[in-house]
Amino acid sequence: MNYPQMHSPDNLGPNDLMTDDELVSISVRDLNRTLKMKGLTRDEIIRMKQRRRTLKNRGYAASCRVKRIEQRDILDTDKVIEQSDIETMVNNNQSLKDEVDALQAQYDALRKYAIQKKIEIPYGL
Amino acid sequence: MNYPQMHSPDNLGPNDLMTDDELVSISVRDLNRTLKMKGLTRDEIIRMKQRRRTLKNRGYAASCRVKRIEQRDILDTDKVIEQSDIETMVNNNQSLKDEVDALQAQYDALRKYAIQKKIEIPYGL
DNA sequence: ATGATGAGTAAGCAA
DNA sequence: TTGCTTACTCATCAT
Repeated sequence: MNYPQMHSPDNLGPNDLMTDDELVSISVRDLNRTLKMKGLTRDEIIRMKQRRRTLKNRGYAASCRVKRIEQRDILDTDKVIEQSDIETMVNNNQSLKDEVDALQAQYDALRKYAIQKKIEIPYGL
Repeated sequence: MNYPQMHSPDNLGPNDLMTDDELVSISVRDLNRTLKMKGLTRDEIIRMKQRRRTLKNRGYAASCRVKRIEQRDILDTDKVIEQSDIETMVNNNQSLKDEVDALQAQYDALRKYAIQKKIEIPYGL
């Protein structure tokens, strides 16, 4: 176990009974049984329990960091998506404005033609 | 100094020369001068330097946390703003669509009237 | 030397 | 007890 940036945690005490991985995954019931069976002193038992807690904490801290990074990534991704949505809508909006302008121009041309030709258009049209 | 959730850092060693706040803000030059003046042993000097470094690190860690939170807040805020922008544009878009429909209807009505009255409309209008 | 950051430890809260 | 989160310390990297 040797990664870049790894903290080289304190050796939590030599342990002939089980490895860190075992200690952190064993059930409390099984742990107590094993400790009693091997006849550890009260102090050794306390130390073992504490080591277990520390190992667990190490894992919790790691998940906590992973979670934090994931949430940040989600926000980042959402932001990109929303910005793309916004761009799409801006384009959409422009198309619609163009369409309005074109229609308005057609309509105006028609009315202008009517006036020119002195064609009466009923009220409401 | 006693905040909720505070970690109660180790007492970094009694220090009659200066408080933590002083030690962390004094310049290296002044620190060296003071240490020499007070006649500290080499070991004491090393310890003092280390304590200074640790105190500095404590501050760096705090800024790092603040920065992380601020950046998260910015992302959150941006998200809210962008969502409001999107809503605005959705509304805008709907207004334009309505406008297009209204104009189209007016235009159609005009043409229909022309056909009804057998009014010739030049090509291109 | 200084500042920033990742990982580990301990404290304290919540379930 | 377990899991999470915060503050702190230390190692390491960059400046």
